[in-house]
Amino acid sequence: MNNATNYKTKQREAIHSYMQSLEGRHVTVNQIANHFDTIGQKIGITTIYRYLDKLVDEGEVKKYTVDGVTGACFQYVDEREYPQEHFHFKCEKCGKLIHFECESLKHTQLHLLENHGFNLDTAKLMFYGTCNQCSNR
Amino acid sequence: MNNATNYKTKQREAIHSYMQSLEGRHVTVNQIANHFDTIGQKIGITTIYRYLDKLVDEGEVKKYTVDGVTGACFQYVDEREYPQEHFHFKCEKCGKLIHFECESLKHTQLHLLENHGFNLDTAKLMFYGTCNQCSNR
DNA sequence: TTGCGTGCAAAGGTTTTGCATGGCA
DNA sequence: TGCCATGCAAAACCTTTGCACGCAA
Repeated sequence: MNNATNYKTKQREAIHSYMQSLEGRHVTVNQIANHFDTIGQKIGITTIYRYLDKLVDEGEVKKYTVDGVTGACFQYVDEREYPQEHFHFKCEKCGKLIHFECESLKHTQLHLLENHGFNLDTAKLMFYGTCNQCSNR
Repeated sequence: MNNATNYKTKQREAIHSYMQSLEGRHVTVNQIANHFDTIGQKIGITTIYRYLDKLVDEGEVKKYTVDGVTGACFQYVDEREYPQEHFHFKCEKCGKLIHFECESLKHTQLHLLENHGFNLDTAKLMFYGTCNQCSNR
């Protein structure tokens, strides 16, 4: 859907580097803009939106909403660290993104295809809920 | 947080009845307003927002966001009338939203809890992919 | 009659779009 | 030089708020 172009610009490098530096924490577009404002590096909000959308399309960034947070949240996810097919679970309480393997889930995926005719796109699959630690609190 | 008042008005009865009639499907505020517009019954958007918020506070309605849908989604949840959970599948080609029952998926849900410690929030769960009809085209 | 509910209008946010300019390749 | 990227301004939305009026109890 987006162009396949990939120009390297100062803005893109800065945003990309910043997202990586967050180590899994999510941020809103506003927070990103504020960050660069604070360090005296102006990046237009439009640019942030457009580049983030691009990264989401390419699978390098995840986009979702969090209760109580205004605006969409973006989170850098380096899938190269997880070469095997895996699934994502997002804890709604602590915000942590958990990557996990699950054979049972792969069977379910096959089941959906064979019994329901659904060809699943696992890249977009995101489980929401409460993680172990938060449940025990 | 909200007042504990509970006046019975025509608008509230209409919205409540409409939400119930959806049998678990979710709608946006816009869709609700359009529905009542269509049948010639005008209900102010403000009223819809405020009453829905009230129902969410009281636990009778679930509110969440869905990728690709602009605005929040609201879903009536009457556990007595609809004891069985169902899941949502969104076809990325034709855009259709499919509701389906799946015992296998419920086992998977249990598996996630027992083996991974994930307490799944199925209301937010959305499967993306290609539906049967689109696959056969 | 009292006080909550309603809905218009306006405000406050977020996100998108048009377009001229800037900058990478 | 040829495009793509950028960012300002404005538009398009979604959601909330203020306020006067309507209406349930």
